[in-house]
Amino acid sequence: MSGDRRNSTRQTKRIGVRDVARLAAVAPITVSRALSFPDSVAPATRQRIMEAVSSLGYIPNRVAGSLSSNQTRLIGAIIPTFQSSVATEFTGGMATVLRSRGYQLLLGGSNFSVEEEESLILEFLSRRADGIYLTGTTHTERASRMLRESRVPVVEVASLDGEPIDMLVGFSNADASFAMMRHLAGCGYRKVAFFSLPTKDNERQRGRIAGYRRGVETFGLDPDPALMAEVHMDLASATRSLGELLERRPDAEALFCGGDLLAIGALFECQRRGLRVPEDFGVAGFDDIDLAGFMQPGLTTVHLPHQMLGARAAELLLDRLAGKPVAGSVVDMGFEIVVRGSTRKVR
Amino acid sequence: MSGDRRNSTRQTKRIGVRDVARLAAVAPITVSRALSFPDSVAPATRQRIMEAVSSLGYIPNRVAGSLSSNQTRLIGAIIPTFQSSVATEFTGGMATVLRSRGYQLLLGGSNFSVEEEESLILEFLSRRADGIYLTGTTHTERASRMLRESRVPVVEVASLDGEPIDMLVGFSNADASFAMMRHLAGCGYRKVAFFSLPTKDNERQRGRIAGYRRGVETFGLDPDPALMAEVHMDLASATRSLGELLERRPDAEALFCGGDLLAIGALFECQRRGLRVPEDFGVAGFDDIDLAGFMQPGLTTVHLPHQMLGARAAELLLDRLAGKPVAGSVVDMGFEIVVRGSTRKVR
DNA sequence: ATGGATTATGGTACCGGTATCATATTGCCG
DNA sequence: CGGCAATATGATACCGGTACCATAATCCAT
Repeated sequence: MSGDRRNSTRQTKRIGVRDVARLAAVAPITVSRALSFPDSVAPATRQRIMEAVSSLGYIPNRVAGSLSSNQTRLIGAIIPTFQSSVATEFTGGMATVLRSRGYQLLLGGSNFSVEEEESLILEFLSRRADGIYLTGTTHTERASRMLRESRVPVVEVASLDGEPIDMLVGFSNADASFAMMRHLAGCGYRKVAFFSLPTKDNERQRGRIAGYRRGVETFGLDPDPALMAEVHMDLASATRSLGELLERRPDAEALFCGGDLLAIGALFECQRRGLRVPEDFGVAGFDDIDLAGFMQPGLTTVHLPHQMLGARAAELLLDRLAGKPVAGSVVDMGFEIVVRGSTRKVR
Repeated sequence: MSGDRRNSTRQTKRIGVRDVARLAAVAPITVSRALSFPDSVAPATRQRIMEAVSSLGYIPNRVAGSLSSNQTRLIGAIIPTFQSSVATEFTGGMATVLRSRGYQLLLGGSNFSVEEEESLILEFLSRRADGIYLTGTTHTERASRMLRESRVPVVEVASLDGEPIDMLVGFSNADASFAMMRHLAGCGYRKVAFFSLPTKDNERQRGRIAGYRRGVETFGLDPDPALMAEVHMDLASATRSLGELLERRPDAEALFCGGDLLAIGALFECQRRGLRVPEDFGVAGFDDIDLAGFMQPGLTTVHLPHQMLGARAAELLLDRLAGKPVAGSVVDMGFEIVVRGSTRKVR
């Protein structure tokens, strides 16, 4: 009556530390140590344990380990969408760094909704993720509070000017956008339109708009609000919106987009309409996705180090977890205006 | 000496079920039930518990819950790369379904290496993921064995003709590729080149090559191996490889690519070289990524329901977990040849 | 009214590791 | 060669939920 098992949910009892310990003739804790901190166990013992491990096919149960050690080695990340190469490149950057340090990635998509984000955050906190990565600084009240109270390290990838919960990695969207406007103005374009992505709960897009407005004002460009539009992030919406813009303002001279995908859609639409780029019409984007450099003509855009942003965010998180208590760090990763064929040469 | 805490790793003791139970004047197990199966608790009790939960800001510890209940509600997914919109769309599809059913996604990238895949699998098994999603049917010996022995539900998204570990969702790469060859032959192209992605440990690409070869043979096309090349999955490699191809075989009439990105790179390169598509040179891709339909001319390609593939895979996994014991299911999601402007009109 | 089924709740042990502290062993130095 | 520090290993309890079975309360049909 001691060897019977009454596992209903469970299949035939799994191999555990105790089994390995018995076979290697050591205490369970020693097995645990041999696997987690090999150096803390004598070489001979370690080898005996390793042999037992492989001969039994022992797969440690990290769930139990996490409960006991109070660390999961899990990082929860929330991206707005899986459709954007920008978001997934961030994620790839993070995943690489995390894995190299023995962490795993718990990933969720918020669909650009702060409410969905909140529920994902709650989920991640429930799973006791060791750190959390968020896109942007806009969150629900409750989400921010829960994060702060949980004392979990958080990195946000966003504009520098937001109010970070904890750490923040990013660049100034407004400055980048303004820099692009300087370029466009320098090209001689006076009637510059702007397509932003949906701005709801998205302070990054709002920053880009602010930069555009500042540019319009600073360089004395056409301030007509009819030159602006909010466009969904897909090629079809972009081409459609360009059509509408050209109906409202057939005299528009250039278009700056708050995302490369929009700019690329616009570029295709220009080709279709026989609009010559950059002579008749200039186009500029934001993000510098792979494709931007391959378009014909190449897309002038704001270059951002996507993968590195993700990697840096992961490093911040892990450094913090490793005990380096850097409170409230803000890291500026900068940006770069990349001029290609879609805007006129500046003389 | 009973109320003192000696938590070193831990911060000031977290709220637990016991705290909530005390406040609601019930047993801990009742709190657990109220949260997991609300209907199994009397309404009045449930409400008292819910009030206690929110007044204490209780966040259940799923790590403990997982250990105890032996289910993590975690699905581990391995994609070859974060750079491919195909892979990330799969993932998005999965993530959506998983979340709607209360599961979370543990994501890793294998960099197209079965060895990295193996280590990721081990990691996921260690974390006791309830199910595992893999890309392809090519894995290391050890990985396959561990998966089988673990008795964890596994879905592979791959060619139908592979040998699945458990469940499989996909379509026949060879048939799809052959169907495209029929189209190309029908267009009158006789010297059709083929660019595949790296074939190492990738039976999907090999299936596509097989379909190409079968097409060449069946339709009596030029079988010169110089028409074939293996190309890395990025635009730069694609354009470079097209240049090399045209040096080897300046008389090539069309190019079929084992991935849209390659085809798009080729399309750009054709524009650059002034090659008229589809008159002088036909181009066809595989996957039908968003961009394909927007190119000028539009890219003829094999359409696949990426998101749905991911969603279907997730559903299979969850259905299995929900107790529907469908052994060794194989789901054919089909494909579709989408003819656009990059290949000649068939008369 | 009464027995048996049904529903609501609780006691207890246990999931499988690891933190913590204790003990045994070895090494080194004067 | 004794004594103390450093190193290697172990005993025990506990992490925070939930499975399992028991018990109490409620209900209904006869």
